[in-house]
Amino acid sequence: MDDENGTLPPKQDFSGWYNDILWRAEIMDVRYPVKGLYVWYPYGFAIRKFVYTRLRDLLDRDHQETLFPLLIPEQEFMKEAEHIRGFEDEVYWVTHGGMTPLDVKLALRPTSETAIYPIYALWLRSHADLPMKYYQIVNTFRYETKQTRPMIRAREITSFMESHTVHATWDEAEAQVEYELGLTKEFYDGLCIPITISKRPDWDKFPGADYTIAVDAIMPGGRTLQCGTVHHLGTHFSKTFSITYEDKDGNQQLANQTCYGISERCIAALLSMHGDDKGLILPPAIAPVQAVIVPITIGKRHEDVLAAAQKLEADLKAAGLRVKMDTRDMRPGAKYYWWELRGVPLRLELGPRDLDGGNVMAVRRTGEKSQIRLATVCDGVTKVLAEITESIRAKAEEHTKSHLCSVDSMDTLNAALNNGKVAVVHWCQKRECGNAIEEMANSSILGTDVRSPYVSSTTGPCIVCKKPGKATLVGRTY
RNA sequence: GGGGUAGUAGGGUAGCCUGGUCCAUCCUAGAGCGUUUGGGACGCUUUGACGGCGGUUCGAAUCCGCCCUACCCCA
Repeated sequence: MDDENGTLPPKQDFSGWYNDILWRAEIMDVRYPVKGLYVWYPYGFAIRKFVYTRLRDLLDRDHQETLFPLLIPEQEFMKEAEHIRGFEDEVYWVTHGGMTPLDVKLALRPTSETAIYPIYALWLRSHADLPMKYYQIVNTFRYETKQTRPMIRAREITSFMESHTVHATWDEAEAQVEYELGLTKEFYDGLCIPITISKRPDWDKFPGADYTIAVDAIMPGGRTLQCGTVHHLGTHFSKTFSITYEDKDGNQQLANQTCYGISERCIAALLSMHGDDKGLILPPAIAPVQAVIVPITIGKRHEDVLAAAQKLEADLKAAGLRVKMDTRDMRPGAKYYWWELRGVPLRLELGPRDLDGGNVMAVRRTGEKSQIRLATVCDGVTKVLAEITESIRAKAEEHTKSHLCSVDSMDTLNAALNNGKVAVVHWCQKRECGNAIEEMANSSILGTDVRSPYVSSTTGPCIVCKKPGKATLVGRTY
């Protein structure tokens, strides 16, 4: 185990670890020759598939999936002034068809409000059509000028789930925001990722929203990663795009809307939250391979062991588990390292000794070794996988809890942030105090109305002006 | 937004300052054959590279310019 075999940088060096693991574990290939665009390897894509299948299943409870075009005509895109200002510097424009300049420039969607809402205006006629709850999972484009990073800050977001709902009243839209926050919480719970939910300050809300509630995960170095947002749009867009309905009394009313997004940042969070110095650690629910079987085929027992391993594989597959038998011509140890790097939660070693004892050696990616009786192996493996999930979850909870702290002065805030923490301070919610906090602590105000089991929503004097303030999350962000 | 540093095989590197001895070094990975296999096997054979475009020069991996890409630091 040395440099000759090519080991990962330690996870303390998170940047190095993240870049390295993406290609070593075959998640993404960063060598595509355009800045900010990346290629999903098949293994990374398989993880993406399992993660997004879960997300689809959650949304399909109450939403319907649709698909809108990638290109947005300039006139539509330019309609909502506040929205444009939020995006104008980072829009890609299609200006030519072949060599012919287009009469109407076409924007590559940075997000799809202006693609979807003109059509919503056509679809919505009466109160009986409400609520409308549709979503799509698409790629979006933003011309990022800052440093790009795979899945975290890309120019093509390949996997953007965006939901757009329409409601009769502001209150119903608010209830939808809460419902979608619930979905988000459930989604991340399924990935064993603890999240904090908070209300973004006004200057950081979605361009054109009444308010924005965001979801952050605390990454290994203590920086936060925004990995979901739910916006109450009020009637901003319905005014612009004439999304109206006829109410029961025959009057035209403006609709209230929400939009809600989760991108492949959820996968960045997944990989970063659970991985360790040896590689990825994937929760069984989304691991493309939940258990790998490594037959130890020595000498004359070769055929016996192989046959038993094949039976083991068939039995586990029949029980609905995603298993793979590794029969490559490599040393067993080399296979162990290979699968550990890729985060496979459980390794089943089957050799002559195990066969004689009627057992299989089960080695968890989280560390523990145990033996499972071959006679009841499906139940045994299922049980162990469930324990692995809980162990992953507990570790992530511990990480998150230990990276949150409360502080009551600018000095202690700085110290906490420098120490890799996300801090809770009291803040009066005034812009100038917010600026002071962000500038003096080189940080971002994540938000107020914090929802986290590890943050209590106290009140107290603003750490800048000492006037009454609310508990506010402050962190350094990606 | 501002500043660094760097791009040589799939990955990592030597060579660059001081142009020629470089059809480019070493490690690793890949392919083939054989012996192996309870935590990264070994031997032999073998494939594969100077980011792109221009310029200087008798001659460019090496010097100059622009572009592209990447990483790090600061706001």
